[in-house]
Amino acid sequence: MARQVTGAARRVADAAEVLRDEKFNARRGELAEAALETLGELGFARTSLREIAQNSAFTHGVFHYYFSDKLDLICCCVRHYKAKCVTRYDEVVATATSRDELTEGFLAKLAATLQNEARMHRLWYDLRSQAMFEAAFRKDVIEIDKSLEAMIWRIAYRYAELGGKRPASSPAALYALFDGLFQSALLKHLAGDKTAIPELLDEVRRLLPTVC
Amino acid sequence: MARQVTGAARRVADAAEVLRDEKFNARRGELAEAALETLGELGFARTSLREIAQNSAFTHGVFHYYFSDKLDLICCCVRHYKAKCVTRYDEVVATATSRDELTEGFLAKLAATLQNEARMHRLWYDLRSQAMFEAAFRKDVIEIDKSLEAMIWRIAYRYAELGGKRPASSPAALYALFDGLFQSALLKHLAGDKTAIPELLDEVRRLLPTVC
DNA sequence: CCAGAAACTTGACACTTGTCAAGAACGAAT
DNA sequence: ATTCGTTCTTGACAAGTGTCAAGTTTCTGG
Repeated sequence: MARQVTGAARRVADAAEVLRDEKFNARRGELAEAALETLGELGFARTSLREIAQNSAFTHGVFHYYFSDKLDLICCCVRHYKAKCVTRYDEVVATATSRDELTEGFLAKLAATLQNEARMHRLWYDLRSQAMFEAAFRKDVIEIDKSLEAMIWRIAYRYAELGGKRPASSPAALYALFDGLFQSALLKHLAGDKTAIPELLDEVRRLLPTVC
Repeated sequence: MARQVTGAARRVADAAEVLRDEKFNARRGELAEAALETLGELGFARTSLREIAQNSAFTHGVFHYYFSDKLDLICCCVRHYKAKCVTRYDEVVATATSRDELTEGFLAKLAATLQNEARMHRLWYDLRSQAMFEAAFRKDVIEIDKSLEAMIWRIAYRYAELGGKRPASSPAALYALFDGLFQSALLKHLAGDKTAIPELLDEVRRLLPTVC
């Protein structure tokens, strides 16, 4: 009997702990979200914890309550960013019923992303570069890169499928191509080049039929 | 006569000034070179002027004598980097007499670059990302990007030419493709992935005939 | 209601940062 | 040899950094 009570008490305690953990992680998520704002604005090199705190509803101490140090916070930010990013085009892929439809849906999302989420994407490129210096970032960054490659592959594969074909290149080459084009367009766009977005769209429109 | 003397004196003074300027710029170059060492080691975010000075034969004050501020120094570094980088494959392009020769020469240089100059190249990616945040870098970075695109185009054009063809893609797309592949391989290589270099070579070897 | 744990704030610490100014060392022209 | 401008060193400054510990508030189980 004592054992049963102990078992029940243990279960209750465990449940409570799980609940606390969830709350803890939820808060970590909120803090990461807030941090991403400032990181996207200033970049990794210029972002301090106090600046993050000031641009948020939190005080700088909280961040040390929830994260062991600055790297821990930024790793969490990277992971948080990933979740948002990796499924961006999935709806287009799922609903498009023709090559044209897929093309236009993809291009529209591409343009909207470049237009509205430039800050978050320059941060991604920043952090990916940081990973070349800071080993702590590498695991997460490489994993995100893989996810993005898979995302591009899903688009290309579906595009090819709708034309009764198979993609003509490897996932790695396709991702390199689109990522490279996007990165270059982003830089030009941020530099105030109004032609950056339409030129990217043209290029992608021309490219899609040749690679898939 | 007074005019002639004045003219001569002016010429002498001008020559002296040119000389001083050259000496000044030479020193700037040396300092930029030294700074590149530390920047390549630590990345933009973690590099301070004192650190640069400590890893060089100079004291930290000199840098403020030759550069108006930190950004000025790093801009100079970027320009200095460019000069080295942009002609890397030109000899191969100039001497290759067949597609195979060009391919092998290109791949060999590619592998050597990835192996021996990883630090300088991660710095390039770092600074290109910084340009997305810091307007002061943009002009130089975009210009280097253009030069690199042209460099890739020269290779592709020659490769096509040796096969009696024309490149099948735009310069922008070709550069995006190779740059993206290189960037990804660099990250994997730095993460200790021994397969990164051979896989890049395989991919490029496969790709060249399809894009040119 | 109350004790104790969790969540958060505040202020301080040791240290690093970019910048600058005062002056020392050096070189060249007189 | 002296003077003057260039080049470089040194030390200081204020501002900003990550980190942490002590204290306050808030929540919660008994």
